[in-house]
Amino acid sequence: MSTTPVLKPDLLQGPLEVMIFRTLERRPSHGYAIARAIEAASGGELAIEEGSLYPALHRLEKRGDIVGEWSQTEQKRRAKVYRLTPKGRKKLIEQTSAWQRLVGAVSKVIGPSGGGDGELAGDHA
Amino acid sequence: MSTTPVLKPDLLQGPLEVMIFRTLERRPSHGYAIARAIEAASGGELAIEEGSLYPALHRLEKRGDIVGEWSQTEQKRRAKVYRLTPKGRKKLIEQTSAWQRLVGAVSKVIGPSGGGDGELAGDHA
DNA sequence: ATGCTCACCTAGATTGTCGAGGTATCCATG
DNA sequence: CATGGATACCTCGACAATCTAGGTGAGCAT
Repeated sequence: MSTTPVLKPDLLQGPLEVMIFRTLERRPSHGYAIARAIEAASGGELAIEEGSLYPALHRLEKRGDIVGEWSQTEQKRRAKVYRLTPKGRKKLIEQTSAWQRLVGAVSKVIGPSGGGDGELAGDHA
Repeated sequence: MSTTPVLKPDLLQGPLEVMIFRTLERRPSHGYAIARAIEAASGGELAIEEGSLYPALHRLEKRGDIVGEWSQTEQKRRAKVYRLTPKGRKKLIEQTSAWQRLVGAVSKVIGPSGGGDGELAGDHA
């Protein structure tokens, strides 16, 4: 473990996937609901574009990280409900940690003076 | 409230630029030195690829955020030393805050504790 | 029936990273 | 002197992911 030297998967393969994973971990949902959930959870700071969301969903499904099933909403509209597969659950953990590592690394570079959170131990370099 | 509605610049236009800005704010440097500085500042967690760095530098120079001047290193090798312009300084501030806003928003979505545990009970929307 | 929200989808343009290759200089080593 | 490593720059082509901007259609209220 901890063989991981550097982190550099495109310098980010997008936090969108992590947020989708996390949202689906809480509860299986259809695309539209995922978008609203993320927007709400972020306190209205994030806007999820459908043109990014649906391709991402299809991508993840093709990879086997999530599975979708056609179903119906309470309002009787058809909707494709996605849920996490075991594989996706693993990805959630991996990508969450990758994201946090990235954030930590970037924070070190742009300096502790930013933001006001995250930096716990005084860094010594 | 603040007019700032949502944040959605590609959901990330790359922290690379911010890190370059921040590095140059500390001291004007040439490309190679910037890469090493970022790698060092991140504690060796980030690897800056030249294929990303140089295009980024040219991009930023063309935008007027930085200016480069051919010069010489102590070891007598030619090097193009870049420094921040006033415009770039402004961008540094803007992008730093955008990055931190994004990080904050994503954190809210994936949860404060990140990956590993989850609180399932007790919450009902 | 008109229009709004829900709920899905895609194509095309754009952007940015990465991998891999190339040039050239300085210096230490053999 | 030749070789090779580190410094220092550059560019091209492939690839991935987003956004814009369109489109379909069903349910519900007016």
